[in-house]
Amino acid sequence: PSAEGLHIGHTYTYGGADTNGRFQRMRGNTVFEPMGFDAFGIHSENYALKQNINPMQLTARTTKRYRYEQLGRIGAMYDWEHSVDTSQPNYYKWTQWIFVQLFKAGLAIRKEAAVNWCPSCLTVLANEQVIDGHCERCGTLVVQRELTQWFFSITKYADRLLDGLQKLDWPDESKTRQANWIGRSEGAELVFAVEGSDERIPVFTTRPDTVFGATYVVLAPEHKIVPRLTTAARRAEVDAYIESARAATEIERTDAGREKTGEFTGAYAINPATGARVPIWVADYVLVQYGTGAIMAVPGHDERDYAFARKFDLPIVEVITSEVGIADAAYTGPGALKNSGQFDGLSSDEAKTAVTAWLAERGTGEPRVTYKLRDWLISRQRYWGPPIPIIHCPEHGSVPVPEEDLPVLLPEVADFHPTGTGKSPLASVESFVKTTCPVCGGPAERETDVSDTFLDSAWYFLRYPCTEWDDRPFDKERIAEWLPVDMYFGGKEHVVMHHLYARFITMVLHDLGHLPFEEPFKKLRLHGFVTKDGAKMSKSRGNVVNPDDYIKRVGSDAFRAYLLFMGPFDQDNDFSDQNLVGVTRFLDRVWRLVTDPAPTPGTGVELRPMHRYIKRVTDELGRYQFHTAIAALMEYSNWISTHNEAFNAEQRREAIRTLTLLLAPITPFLAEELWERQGGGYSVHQQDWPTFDPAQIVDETVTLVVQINGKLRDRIEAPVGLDEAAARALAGASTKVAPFLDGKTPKKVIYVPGRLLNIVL
RNA sequence: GCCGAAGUGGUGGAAUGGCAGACACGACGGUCUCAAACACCGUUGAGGGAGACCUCAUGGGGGUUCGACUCCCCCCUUCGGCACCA
Repeated sequence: PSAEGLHIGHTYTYGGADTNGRFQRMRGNTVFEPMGFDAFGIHSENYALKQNINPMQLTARTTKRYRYEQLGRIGAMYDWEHSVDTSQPNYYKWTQWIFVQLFKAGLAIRKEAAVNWCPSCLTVLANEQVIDGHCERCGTLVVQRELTQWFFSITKYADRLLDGLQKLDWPDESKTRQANWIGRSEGAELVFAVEGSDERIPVFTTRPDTVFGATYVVLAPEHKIVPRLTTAARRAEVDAYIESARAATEIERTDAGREKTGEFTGAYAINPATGARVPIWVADYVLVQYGTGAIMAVPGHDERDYAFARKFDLPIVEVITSEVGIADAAYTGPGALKNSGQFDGLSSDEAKTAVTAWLAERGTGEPRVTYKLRDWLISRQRYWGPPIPIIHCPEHGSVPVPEEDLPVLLPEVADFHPTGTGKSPLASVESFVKTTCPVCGGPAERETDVSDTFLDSAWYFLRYPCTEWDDRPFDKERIAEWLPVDMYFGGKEHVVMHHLYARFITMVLHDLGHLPFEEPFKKLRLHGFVTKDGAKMSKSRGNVVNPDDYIKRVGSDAFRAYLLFMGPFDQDNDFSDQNLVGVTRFLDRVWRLVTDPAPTPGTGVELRPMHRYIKRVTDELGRYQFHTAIAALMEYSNWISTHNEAFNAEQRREAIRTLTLLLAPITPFLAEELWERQGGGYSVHQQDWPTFDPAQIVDETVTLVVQINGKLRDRIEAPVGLDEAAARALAGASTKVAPFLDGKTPKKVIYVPGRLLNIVL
């Protein structure tokens, strides 16, 4: 509830999901379709700040409006008995419980790290929540800060999260994006000893085969070892450089096109392969969070190192053979090794293993895998979230709140504004902060940060079927019956946030023995965005379309159906109400067809087409192609109109009954009304989905397409089961085809029975 | 730079190697009406032809195939994602 109300994107998504739910139910599946409110978090809180109303009051108001004035009208079959609101104590009690489980398992840890800070939301953010260098919520440029924060060790699950993708029925797009985000890289960690000291600098590389070409070492400016290495003569320059790097934004620092900067520390390291003395530099093109925060620079075979070496006049050695050489640019491709001692002549691929093994024997290297994925920064210096259930004791350190004391209630505060001091508004609530240590009973203080909203939403699917229990987060039997989720309709924006976090939390709970499965969503389909004039809808653009007006004007069925008719569900669709009239006309025609006095029965018609339409609608709904399902329904209703007077009474009844049933998932209200008027009783949504007779699908005649040299020349109605000779005879007799044949002998004839005859001359 | 999706009439889109443009919108013509709206009927990719019909046409260029919107290669454009990730 982060806005005044829902927009048409919600109507679109929920309409599609509900159409699928109703369709599945009519096909005999037991369907659970829940809806709830992700009410905690920055999104709601920022809205409350803008309205200057305490989020507690505002959330109560908005959720009421969403539920009764909006969601209640779109005709979705939500089970409101099993709704959740993440900001209610009976929900966040269990969010806190999950935090405690992770803490006990050593997966929730407090550590100092370079983290993302949003200067507008005045809180830290997880890496996933920084979009193109900007805050996911407010769009402000994010800055880096060294802070002590709570993290979930999602990186420990990197391989599982990656490997698990293979088994999932998810769109390739989302699997690829998650895989790229996890960013597994295989290589080696090599050790460069520091000259004249016991210090050792481990570096990560994916190219251990090029170690003989490593002519200098570069440390990230934040690397802990830098102050210890820097010589007195270089200290002023290096300190100034570190200071300027710290002041720069992530965007500035990670712009690959920018000219390289750096400073020499005055210290030297020893190349473990050559034994050569190589200078140690600091430069911000090396990132402290990735690998070891240090690299061996191989300017001959890495573009960044090449640019750096050229600028600062550092030696460049060629160790991989290539046709192009390294006179003008680094050569980054494969080749044979040169200038590499006993490895000369070996291919770079073979050398990767061989060189690593050789260095490993000497204790200066080992194979290593690293990831782009970073640990999930979970704490927020904000008010509107579940307090992190930890107590800080001077004796016992960070102690989890005992489970029987959960929830740690979020206190009501006079001022909920973020402070900007690096502490949550809760820090100023003395009655909240002051407590006793659960271990020793001595005076202690509560953690005052709240947890990330994405933790609230990382487990709600476990709670939905179990809302009647207050003494457990989820019930084992109920869970086993309903989960994992069979079908998840999600937005693309969730792929490397919510979907990733939900998988992680599910895996952890599985490993701790709480869940019988480790993947939460068996089947996932991404829906597109509804745009307006080609742009994402937003208040600032002033292009937000409110569904309420349309629902008032044409009814929720027509509006829902229209949104689905706009285009493929998984693609972005631009909203314009120009075509809305097409769907309302269609539904008006259906209405008249059913409610107008029946015409005098005719002598009867061939009912086979009805079976074909049933099949088409079923198939299209089965693959979530709602727009083509509606097109098929339009054709079907047109077919009924055309034959309305020819039907005998029984046929007409059957045709109309089928139409009503096929419409039920798409226009639930209308179908119910029409069903009642046919004497169907309550409810159309509890009827069986119409079945088609396969025998009726098979055609009695086919349209034989006749081509000459692949060009269409004639279409001939022909009986089914025609053999090639008969087909050729038929084609030869055609006045359109005969002139082309003109006594010539075909070089080749392709006959696809029942479809096509292609004569190649 | 890397990864992904897409490019088809005036418009939204359909067609998963076999009839390109289903279904709609819009436009044009007509019926109904004093008139309008609604509704209904017809036409509607482009070019040629009196006409039956013919030719061209799915971002551009090549290829595979009897046959390509569909598969392969190269290129262009748009949109998303990732990005000094060693």
